[in-house]
Amino acid sequence: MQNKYLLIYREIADKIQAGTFKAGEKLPSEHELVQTYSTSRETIRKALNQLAQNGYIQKVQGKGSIVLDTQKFDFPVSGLVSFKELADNLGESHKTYVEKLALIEPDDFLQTQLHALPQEGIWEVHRVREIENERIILDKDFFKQMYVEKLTEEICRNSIYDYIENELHMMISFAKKEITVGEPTDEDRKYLDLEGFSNIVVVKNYVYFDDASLFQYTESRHRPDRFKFVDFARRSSV
Amino acid sequence: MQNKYLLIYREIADKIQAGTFKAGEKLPSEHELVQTYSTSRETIRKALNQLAQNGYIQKVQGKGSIVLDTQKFDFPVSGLVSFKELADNLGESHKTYVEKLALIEPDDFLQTQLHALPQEGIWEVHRVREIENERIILDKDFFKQMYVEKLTEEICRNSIYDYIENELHMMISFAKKEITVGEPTDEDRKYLDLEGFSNIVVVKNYVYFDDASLFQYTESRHRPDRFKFVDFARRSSV
DNA sequence: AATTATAACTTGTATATACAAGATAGTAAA
DNA sequence: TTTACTATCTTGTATATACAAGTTATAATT
Repeated sequence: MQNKYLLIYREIADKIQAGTFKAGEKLPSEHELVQTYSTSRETIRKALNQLAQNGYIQKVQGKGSIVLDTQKFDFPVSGLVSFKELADNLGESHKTYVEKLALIEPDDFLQTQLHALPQEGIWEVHRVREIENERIILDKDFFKQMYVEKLTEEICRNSIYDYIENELHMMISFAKKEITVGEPTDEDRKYLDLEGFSNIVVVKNYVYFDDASLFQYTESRHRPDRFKFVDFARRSSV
Repeated sequence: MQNKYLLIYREIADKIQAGTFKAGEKLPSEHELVQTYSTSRETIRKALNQLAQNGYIQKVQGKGSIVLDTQKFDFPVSGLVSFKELADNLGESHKTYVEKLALIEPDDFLQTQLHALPQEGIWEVHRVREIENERIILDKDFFKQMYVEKLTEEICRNSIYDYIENELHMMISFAKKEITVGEPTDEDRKYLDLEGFSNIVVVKNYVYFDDASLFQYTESRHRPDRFKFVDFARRSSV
């Protein structure tokens, strides 16, 4: 209940998704919004810039803010969303199987990926994601133990992000994502229902904390037919 | 470009990429930057927010702005970049073959995708992208004629974006992107060096102008082994 | 009727001030 | 020594003002 501009952002975003503000129409002008929310123009502008950033509106100088068609965002994978948040959002039935949970010492590959020392403790978690009775995603997560002391199977079966943010009170902030297509490994064939697919989509994730320290490396391996990635991109202004 | 905050953004971004500001170190404080550029704090903050948005720095309240490791961005596909810009950037040898250039009337699929009328003129362009002597990308572009009156093979062989922005002076603003994996069509097999690959990466692009009008629909079909997508994502703040 | 000028909107940029809140180092008290 | 406080850094939020610049409709002129 403190951030004025985030509250306004949320309220307008909700109204757009609810259809109160329809795609193609214009939002009230900044001046009008200033009066509606009895705040300053800069605060309104902060909220509107967030909306533009996230693809809700398009601002046009001299004209106004045009509401974009957000209905097409059928699969909001863009950004940083955990599997649980995503599956909950889609309302699909899903299950998670924890296939591995171990405290290991990193090999060369992990040492470079995680900026870790040879003797440092690393949590390795393998999880299979089942959607509508098909095992279609294999998530291989590596966490530095210095950030997450203790991990249980119970935590892994739910959301590790949830645990970190709500129990450990650390803020996950940003990630670098890399999508490629490769050949399935024996591990993929063992854990996933590949059904003859000869390719696998590999999403590598480097997750950072609020203070820019690298915290997690994840490899998410998807059966190609069930993979979809949606992104909203603005052409860089410079 | 007279924009003070964009100039400051560019200058700091350049210094980060040149290594003047190194990854892990902190930028000068906002107060110091105010004095360096003899401007106001809000202007500095606008520049810093752009840097944060584009993955150059991470701001931490009470501490400062930490420079992130941008060297790892080996393939800056994130955002909205044309094939020509990308290939030039990577310094790889590349060629474009225009396989089709026609003014058509849209079928049902295109009418919905482009919000077009049945009798409306649509430019259809098929281009094959060759990198290092391998035909690995098939781009199928559809433009509304009401925006682009005339297209020539010469223009298509170079960059259509270039033509639109520099000749027609229209600003391309944002795009929605969708990445999936599918089976190759006969067309893919005909035009691309598939070398036995049984999957194809399909990138669908919806490109919008500055004024939020939908301008182009593109389907970019990639041979899976040569496909790579890199993204920088911030966890949404709300 | 067609063109031009003007006034009134709109958003964009730049500046200044005030206070809130997180981080940190040094000092004083236990 | 340890703990607690305080002063002083840092960035975050909110406000006000001024002017620039793009858009649009209306009025005035040709």
